[in-house]
Amino acid sequence: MPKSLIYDVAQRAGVSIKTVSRVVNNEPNVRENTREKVLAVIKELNYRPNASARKLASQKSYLIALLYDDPSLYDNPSSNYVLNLQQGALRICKSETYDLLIHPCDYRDKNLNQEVSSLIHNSRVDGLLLAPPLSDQKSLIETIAATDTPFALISPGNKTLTPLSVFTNDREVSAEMTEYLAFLGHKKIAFIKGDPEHKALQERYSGFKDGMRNSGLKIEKNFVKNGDNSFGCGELFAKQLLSLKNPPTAIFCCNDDMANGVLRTAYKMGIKVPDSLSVAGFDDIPLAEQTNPSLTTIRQPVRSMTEHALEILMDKVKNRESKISPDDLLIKAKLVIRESTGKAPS
Amino acid sequence: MPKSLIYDVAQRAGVSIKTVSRVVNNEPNVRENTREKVLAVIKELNYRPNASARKLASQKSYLIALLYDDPSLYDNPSSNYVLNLQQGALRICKSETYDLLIHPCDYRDKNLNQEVSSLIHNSRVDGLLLAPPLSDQKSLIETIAATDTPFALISPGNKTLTPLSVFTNDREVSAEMTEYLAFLGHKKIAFIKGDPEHKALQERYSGFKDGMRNSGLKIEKNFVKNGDNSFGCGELFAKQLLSLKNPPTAIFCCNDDMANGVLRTAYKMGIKVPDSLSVAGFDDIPLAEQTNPSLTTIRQPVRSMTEHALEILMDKVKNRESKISPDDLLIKAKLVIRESTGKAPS
DNA sequence: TTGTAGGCGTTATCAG
DNA sequence: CTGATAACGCCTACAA
Repeated sequence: MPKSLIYDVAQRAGVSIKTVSRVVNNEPNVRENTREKVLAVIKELNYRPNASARKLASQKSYLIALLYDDPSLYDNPSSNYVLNLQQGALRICKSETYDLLIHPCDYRDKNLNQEVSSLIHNSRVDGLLLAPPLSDQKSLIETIAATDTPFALISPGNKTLTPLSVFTNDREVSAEMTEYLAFLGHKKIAFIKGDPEHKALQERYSGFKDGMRNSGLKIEKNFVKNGDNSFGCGELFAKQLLSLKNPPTAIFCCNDDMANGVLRTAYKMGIKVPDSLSVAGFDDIPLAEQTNPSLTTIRQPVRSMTEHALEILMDKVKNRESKISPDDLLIKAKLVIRESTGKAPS
Repeated sequence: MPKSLIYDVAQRAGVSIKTVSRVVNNEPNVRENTREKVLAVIKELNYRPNASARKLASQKSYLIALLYDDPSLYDNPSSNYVLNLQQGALRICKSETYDLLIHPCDYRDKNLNQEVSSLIHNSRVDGLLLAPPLSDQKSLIETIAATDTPFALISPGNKTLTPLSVFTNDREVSAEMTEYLAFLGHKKIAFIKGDPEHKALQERYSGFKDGMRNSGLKIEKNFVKNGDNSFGCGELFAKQLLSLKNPPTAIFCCNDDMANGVLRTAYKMGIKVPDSLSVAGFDDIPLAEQTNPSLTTIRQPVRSMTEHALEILMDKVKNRESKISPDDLLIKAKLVIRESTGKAPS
């Protein structure tokens, strides 16, 4: 069957192309009667509006770009985070009939600003969604803001960067986990920090400090390590910590990958988890319930965060009132207790 | 700075817009002299062609769709496969100045054909790349073929579906792994099959049979399980196998997720790997070197497979001679020996 | 509520 | 090799 145009529909329905256009775009000012008629013809002729023509005429691209840090650049096993981002974003895009452009990038790249800038200019995306740690890159954000393209941020460290952001309770829930470990009798608790560029991860450290204070525990300097989120550094720091004369009995890591590295080192060193060592992570990647032993961690609903963030972005893009309440913009994470934590050894 | 149009460039360079168009699109029939002049003006004015206008006029979308089975629908921890697909596809798209549309789908969905069909018609993609097990769905492929949109397949089971495919040596390398296990002294080797919809996985079973035969070993019926690729079924079948009166001393799984499930069950049952049991997987997901013990497996270069597949697809889309030799279309996997396999217990 | 005219910014045609 | 002019298919005014 030959592709039908808006003209064909208009002619067959006995109306003008503008009327067809109106029903296609769900605009008001069409009598219910004629709307139905047009709809019928559209179906009959299997008419599909030409996206390019529509974009050209309307000066929109119907494209949203999702920017995230390229997981392939790292020692990152479960690229689950990225997939969750994508799934959340795809869902909203679909319901808004937008297309999604995925754009992995290297936040350390000097040309990042320029690269994103040309993405905006070349692909003319109608909006951008930035995942951490990109959502913490001030100069990048300024670059985007300068183009006047709407954008939203997922858990940025700086809450003033844009009103279009979703946040997490990293700090509170990290304190909670710390208190849980203290409750199990642990007094010597180590902490492996995450990538300092990602501000939300710093909050986790703050939460750890809160939790220690609340539990009346002191933080030992040797017990705090500057990690980079990788499995490898979890392995490394665990080796250092567990080789200490007076080693910690619990290690709380800023993410699951590092916690998994700790598990691996403990295994190699013949240290039983959780009998002699408790390990906790953060993220609840799918792997967390498949490790030996399975991992106590914190679940963050990345997908729904992404959906909320994209929804407020779409509201902005489409210039309509947002239905999302501010409460929905603070996404709460929860403890997930599994096998890797237990009572402190006596 | 105001956006400049092709007219602005033409005027400033003292040529017609058609000449500018020719330069922009790298077409012949432009004097080197004027080409340079135009290029200079383009740079000066920071001219970027409007994608929508270009698409409308050229009747192309400059869009490639990547279809894969949605990993979120499964018990699939490392969504690494999908990310590798995406990375490979993005790289080629970038170099060809195409955009990539990712399209996760459910291959069991009855509306799949219709869904893909509307993707093709609505987004008017210039080409599609199908990953397994979608590349094995005959009716889907027929649906796509009927639209006359070029498409390529990644490791389809049926080699005649389209000349645009990349293949793997699943069978040969699986035989190799089996022979390796036999070489270690294992005689009682179990095999957990993968999703039957994915033909390449069946090849792995054929390879297992080859390997057993080549090693002069017999396959015991109880030792062959019909898995579904999930961690959970790895766990389950391991429990069954290891509870047998006369259990296998080695388990070869169709993928790493299931092998990881086996590892988990062995851990729970207190069975030492590799001392009492050898475990082998397939895929070499990043997790494979992070398990306890790390996993012997088979590495498949998914990313380069994807790149090759997309390159031949682009050749077709752009209607040009392919530079890819048929040899490059058979991608070879390799054994990766780690800790989970060892000599058979005596 | 509906229709008409004009333009969105390219690429394609075909003559020079 | 180069250029005028007509598509491309839809949307946005504005008018009726």
